[in-house]
Amino acid sequence: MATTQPKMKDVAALAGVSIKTVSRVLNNEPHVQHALRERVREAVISLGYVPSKSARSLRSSRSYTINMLCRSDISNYVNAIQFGAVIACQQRGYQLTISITDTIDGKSVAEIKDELRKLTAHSSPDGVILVAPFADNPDIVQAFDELSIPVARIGPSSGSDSRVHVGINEHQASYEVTNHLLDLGHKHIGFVRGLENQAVTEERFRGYRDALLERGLKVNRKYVRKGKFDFRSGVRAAEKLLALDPPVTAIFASNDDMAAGVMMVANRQGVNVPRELSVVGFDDSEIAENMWPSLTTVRQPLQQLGEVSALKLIEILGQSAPPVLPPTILPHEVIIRESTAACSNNEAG
Amino acid sequence: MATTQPKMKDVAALAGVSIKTVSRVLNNEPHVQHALRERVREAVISLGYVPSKSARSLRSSRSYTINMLCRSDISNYVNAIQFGAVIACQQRGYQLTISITDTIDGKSVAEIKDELRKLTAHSSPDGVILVAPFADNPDIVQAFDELSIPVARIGPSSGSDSRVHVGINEHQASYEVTNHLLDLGHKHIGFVRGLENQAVTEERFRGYRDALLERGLKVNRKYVRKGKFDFRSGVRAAEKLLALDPPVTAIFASNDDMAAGVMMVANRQGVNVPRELSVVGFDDSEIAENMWPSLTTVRQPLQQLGEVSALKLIEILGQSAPPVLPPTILPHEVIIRESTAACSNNEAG
DNA sequence: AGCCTATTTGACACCGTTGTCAAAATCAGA
DNA sequence: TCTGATTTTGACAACGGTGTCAAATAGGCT
Repeated sequence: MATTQPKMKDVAALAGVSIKTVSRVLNNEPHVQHALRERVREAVISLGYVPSKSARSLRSSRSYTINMLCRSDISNYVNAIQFGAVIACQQRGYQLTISITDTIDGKSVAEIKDELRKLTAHSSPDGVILVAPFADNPDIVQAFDELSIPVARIGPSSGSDSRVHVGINEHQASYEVTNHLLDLGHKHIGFVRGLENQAVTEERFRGYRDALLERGLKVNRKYVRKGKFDFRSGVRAAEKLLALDPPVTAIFASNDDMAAGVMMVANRQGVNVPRELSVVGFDDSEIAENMWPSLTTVRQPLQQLGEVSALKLIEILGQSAPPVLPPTILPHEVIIRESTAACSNNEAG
Repeated sequence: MATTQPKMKDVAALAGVSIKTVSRVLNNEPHVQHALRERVREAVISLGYVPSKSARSLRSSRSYTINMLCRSDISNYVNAIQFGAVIACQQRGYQLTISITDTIDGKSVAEIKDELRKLTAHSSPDGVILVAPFADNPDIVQAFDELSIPVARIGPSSGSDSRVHVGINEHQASYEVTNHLLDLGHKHIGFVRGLENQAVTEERFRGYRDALLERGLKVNRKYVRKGKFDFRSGVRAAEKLLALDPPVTAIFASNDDMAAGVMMVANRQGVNVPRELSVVGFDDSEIAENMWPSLTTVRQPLQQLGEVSALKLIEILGQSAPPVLPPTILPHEVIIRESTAACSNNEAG
């Protein structure tokens, strides 16, 4: 029962070769004859051998670990991505570790470097996955670059070019869901922006604006409210937007949490959704389907974003000089549910 | 710039001692004079030395890694716990890795052992944190025991005794929130159960039942519906409960997601919450505050549960023969929001 | 001071892999 | 068959710490 774990030495003995040959086979290195290769593989399986992670990383100075850097405000968004990343890592023999920090904003690159070094000291990751709001911070990307740790960013493209970059076409998605509202006859469409330090905020707004302009509609500044991506700011924005004259007949909140806030205000004020007010969100987080009425929104393939970013990262980690891969854009989807309907208020507008 | 990371040798040289002494200081071992200890500490700081994880684990066969085993259906519940665990690990120089599996149910202990060995092969954790539904599965606990990996369980106590066990008093919490409804004058209180393979399901039901019995009320079998802890099953349960005659005046769903489903049905059927129907949930997940009307529920200190379980686990990992610690029960809190009000239907009942 | 014991310190082997490099085996061409 | 180039294989050091054990030092007693 308490048989000690087999080592490479044991595999070598069973296959009748040197441990170096076993090592070659396990790492898919060339210069091993086919027959030997097979013999080694059989020995590995029959012993149930698993290489020692620590020995391997000690010698090769690779930890087979990827770190995901998060803020303490865990959200559905981050969790779904994390989930995908874990799956990918599990497949490839990597492990994903999570680090949490809230003390990075506004520091210099040198300070950030120092902080990151401490944070990642214990996992000493081979690569790092950044999500919002870190993915938008060029200083962080630069800091990791100076630490020569390859970075995968998830989110819209920004100035900084990380080795791996995965996202959706935020502008196009926003443009499409705005067109959905326009197609329903809405002309007075309110918009709730997200946090101003994140690139998605502007991207989504631009999609909204461009859709309006294309139909010859102007962007009414009163219809655009600031928000913080949370329920509460959705509530505040909705209170303002529903008090306008002429009233908006639709509200596009740049994420689902804020849309939930909008919906709450509508329900409380007795404004019927979707008969009197159409509401759309963005993200298709769990709450979208679980609110009443259910929310029309844009689905990002969050899990896939995490999966792809981890896979690409692992791919380049294998190379001696990690290249900068071209960005990967994954498909989004407009999910139409109960919260949108034809505009009943048929004034000429 | 590209100065290589300092090693223990460098610290030793700077402090004018042997590397073994440095090792002793870093591991808080006895038998080092105070003056030397200080000199070494200074050298460590001035060089910014961080010990190599892999070298350390190779020699000491400890990975300083804790693994959290999850199912693929990520929930707020698990995420909040994970968050707490990460914080604790970060503090203590451990790292948390996540493993995901859905293929454990219904297997034999031997098969589970094999599966777990593969899952944890890459992180080779020193300890494991189990949450629902794994925490309730004695076979899994036994499997880890046979692999001699200490386990921390989060959730209600069950037959299996893991080394660490952290939870809240589910029965008491459920009893209290039921009493809140009873105090408001409700006599016809519906109950929505959770998944039947989880211990919390019965615990929460018992709290409901005991509160009713204590007031001389019977548990009406028609008032108790099965559920699956998800929105949809809350919807189905509410549809049945609201169609009863005499109607229930309150519904206690065993978690917030199901309560959200109940609320949705009430809203759709034009049943005013809380005037005509009081609703309570359990967990105080994010959705509780973000639904309309906001939900009265029971708050579990989820983050703290994760934190405490990780800390206790790390504590016993340091010992040569990990003991079985007594269970830790953390305080819960009934959070009263807008979804509950005095029963208006003042029939004799 | 001299002896014995307890404490502090360091030399060295070792953990299980991978990198280096040389030896052995194979192959091609004369 | 022999020589030189190429491929395959293995011996051995090295990665950076910790465990073991012996040496050095300090302390207590006669």
